[in-house]
This record gives sequence, C-alpha cells and structure tokens, in this order.
Amino acid sequence: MSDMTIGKVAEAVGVGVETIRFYERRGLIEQPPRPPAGGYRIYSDETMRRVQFIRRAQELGFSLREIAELLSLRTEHDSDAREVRQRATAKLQDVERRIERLQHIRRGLMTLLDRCPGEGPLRCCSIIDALEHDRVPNGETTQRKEPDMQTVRLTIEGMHCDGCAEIVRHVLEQQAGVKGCSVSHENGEAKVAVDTRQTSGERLAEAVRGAGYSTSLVTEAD
Amino acid sequence: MSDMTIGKVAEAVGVGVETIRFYERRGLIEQPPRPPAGGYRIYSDETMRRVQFIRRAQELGFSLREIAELLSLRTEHDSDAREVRQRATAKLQDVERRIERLQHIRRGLMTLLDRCPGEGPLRCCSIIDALEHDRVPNGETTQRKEPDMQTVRLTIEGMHCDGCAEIVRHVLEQQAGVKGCSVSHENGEAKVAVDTRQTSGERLAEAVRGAGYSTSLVTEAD
DNA sequence: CTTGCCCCCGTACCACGGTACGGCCATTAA
DNA sequence: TTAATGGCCGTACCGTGGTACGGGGGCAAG
Repeated sequence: MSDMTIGKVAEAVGVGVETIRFYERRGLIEQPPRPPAGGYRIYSDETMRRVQFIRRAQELGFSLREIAELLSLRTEHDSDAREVRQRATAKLQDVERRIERLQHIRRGLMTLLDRCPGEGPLRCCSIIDALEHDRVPNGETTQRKEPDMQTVRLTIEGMHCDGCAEIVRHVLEQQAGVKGCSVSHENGEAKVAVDTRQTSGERLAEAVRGAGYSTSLVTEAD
Repeated sequence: MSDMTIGKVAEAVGVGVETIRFYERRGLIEQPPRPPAGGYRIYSDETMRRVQFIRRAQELGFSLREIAELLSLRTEHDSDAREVRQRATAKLQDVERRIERLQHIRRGLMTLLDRCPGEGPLRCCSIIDALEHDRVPNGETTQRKEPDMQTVRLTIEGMHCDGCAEIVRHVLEQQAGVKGCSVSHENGEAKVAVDTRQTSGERLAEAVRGAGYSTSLVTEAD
C-alpha cells in the first residue's frame, strides 16, 4: 500500500493529480520524500489518509483554509477537543445561515411564480414587472391573483385510523400552495386542491413521506 | 431626475461607481450617451431602473449571466411570459437543490457534534476521528462503538390510534442514535432508548413534531 | 482662472478551488 | 536499449462579482 506515486494516490482517493499538487502548494499536505536527485514524489498511506481527511471535511462544508487549521490543530499537542468542537459548531451556524438565506430566496421566487400568469406577452409578465418596480417579495407570502388550481391525488399507505388521516391532512395543509384537502383513511388516499404555481405533486408526496407514510402520486388521464 | 453622472446613479441605487462600470463592461447596461469629445457619461432614469432591476434579480439568486438573459428577453419582441416563468422555475429548483445539499451538510455536522464529547485530549475527539476514518455521517445513521444509552420520555398529543403510535415509533426509529422505542397511544407517550452521543431528546421531539404531532420532553429526576 | 472634486480608461487584483498546458525528465516494460 | 508512460515544474487560466489603483482629463464654483 505504501510507496505510491502521485497518480496512484490521486486515483485511490478519486481526485486529480493536479489537485494533490495544489494541496501541497497550499500547505495542506507536507512535502513527500523523494530521491535526492529530484525524482518522483513517494507517498505513504499517511498522505493518502490526509487527502481523504481533506475531502471529507470539504463535504462537511469546511473551506481549505479551515481545513488547514483543523490539520494544524491536530499536530499542536496542547490542543483539545473543545477547539475542534467549537469550529464545527461555528460551521454548523454558518451552514444554517446559508440555508436561511436560500430559503428566503426560495420564498421570494415561489411568491413570484405564484402571481405569474405564466403566459401572454412580456409586458404582462408579473415577474419582469416585479423586478422593474421593486415589487420583489421579501420572503413573506402574499396573496396571488389568479391561482392555477388543480386537484392532485395521492395514494397513501400506512394510515391506520382517522387520526392518521387528520395528521396527513395537517401536514399537507402546511405545504405552500395547498388550498384545501381531504384525506380518507378508508380509501387510503388524499385529494389535494393545489395551486400548481406554488408546489408540485411530487413535493406533496415528499411531505407525506416525511411524516412517515408511504405514498405515490396518482396520475390520471382526466 | 434625468441627466445624472455615474456617481449620482451609484449613490441612488446604493452600489459603487466601479460596479456600474463593471455592469457596462459586462453588457448588462448599454453605453450611455455622452459628449462626442469623450466627457462624462450621462445617465437617465432608465439606466438607473436597469441597475435596480439587476440588483433585485440578484437578490432572487440570479447570476449576472442569467440576468443578462432576462434583460435581453425583455427587448426581444417575440418573447412571452412563459420564457421568463420557465427561468424562474428553473432557478427555484436550483435553489432547492442547494438547500438540499446544505441540509445534508447540516445533518452531518449535527450528528458529529452530537457524538462529540466536547472536551478532553484531541486523540479522543470524535470529530477528528470521523474525518480521519471515514466515519463522517452522510446524513444517514452509522454504527457507534460504545453507546451511551439513556431513556428519554416524550409526551405526545394527537395520536388517535395505535397506527399513529406505530408511525411515531417509525419516525423515532429513523432517527440517529435511537436503539429502540415503544410508543403508547393510550398513555400518549413514547419511551425511547437512545444513545446520547448521537442525538438528543430535543432532536427527537423535533422529529415527532415534524410528523405532525405536538410533543414535549419529560425531564425526570430519575 | 484656478482649485478641487469627480470621472475617464486600462489594468491588475481579491477569494475560491481547482484545471490546463508545455517542455523536460524519471521510470519501467519490452 | 529504447520507447512509452507518467511525473516534474512554473505559469496561466477558469468563473464569480466585483474592488483598487494610477495617471490623466472634464467640469463647476469661487
């Protein structure tokens, strides 16, 4: 396993060769030993693990700068777990802020789509209009003009009583764009009156699944 | 209102002067008229509105490239609102994917923080350990070594039958760190055997609420 | 008419995480 | 021994959304 060239390491970890050299330039991995005459880099498992460490930390949202700090923490002997935990907490908060921001954007877009007639000449496009005249919604929901109502049917498995049905109804009604719904425990299905500008059947199904039931969309040639 | 210099426009819209020149280079705003001898740019309200359009679209998550397309749509006379709507929908989906991704990261960090002792020497730090040995949670549950078991009790309102109880049990069992649980519809409560390194009572309560029930943690001096 | 402020332009630079290229050299299998 | 991989190095480039700088010129008030 030890004594690999850069290409082997790259392949093993699933990154490009250039990427590993890039990490080396950045000081994320130490200079590997190599023949005095200046031949190939010789990598050990240790380096490979280090690259994997970096990739995993990236998946948790840490930047390369932050990863470098984590790595140097690891070699400072006077550091303890509190420090690491604190960084992870800070990162969590950071991630949560970014989620908030995106959700704000999402609400704005949904409101805009909700109001949008969806066809006709551009001068009637409410989205363009909103952008032109500062009527961009701020993430608050607003009243739409002409909702595009449709009925969506879901078959639902796992409802054992009317109470379950109640809960499913409640979950569905929480969803954006749901104007009303009836859920039947006997028939194992839900009928949802929905504004298709704001949500989709798939999204509703997802919500129901999130509540612990299995469900699928009924697509009918109506 | 008309006939402003670049500085006035910048101040009015709340961006830097350089930014406006930058938009011009990018083709987002057209070349403003100016004296033939090459004097100052003379801006009209129109340009100012255009810059505001750009800023608002940015707040909705559109990139400058996408905004340029929106703007050119606006001047093409054969385009209609469908096109705009489609772009907004695509952007909404894009935003939702980004939210998903961040939530995945968030779950990973939360699981990691949950297991973390939060103090002690670094070699005991479960976060570093996870990064070193590919034990980074993927938003999925993983196996731990020495669970720190405890029993958590929740009172739950809104369960109407044993089926509800089943569902709550199912939801709880999906949670990281839950080793087993019993849920009673009659007593309106759940007892959960939990590894406190992986989750917390509060988190469990949150999960139950997500399924449509109201619940609270029973804190007992046991 | 001069002083001072604002604007002109081109170019370079920032963070971020890499990717690409070209000329040359080390290694290794045939 | 020779040819084919593959690694070496430095440098430049990608996209994103700007920001900074410096030498020169326009414009208006005093």
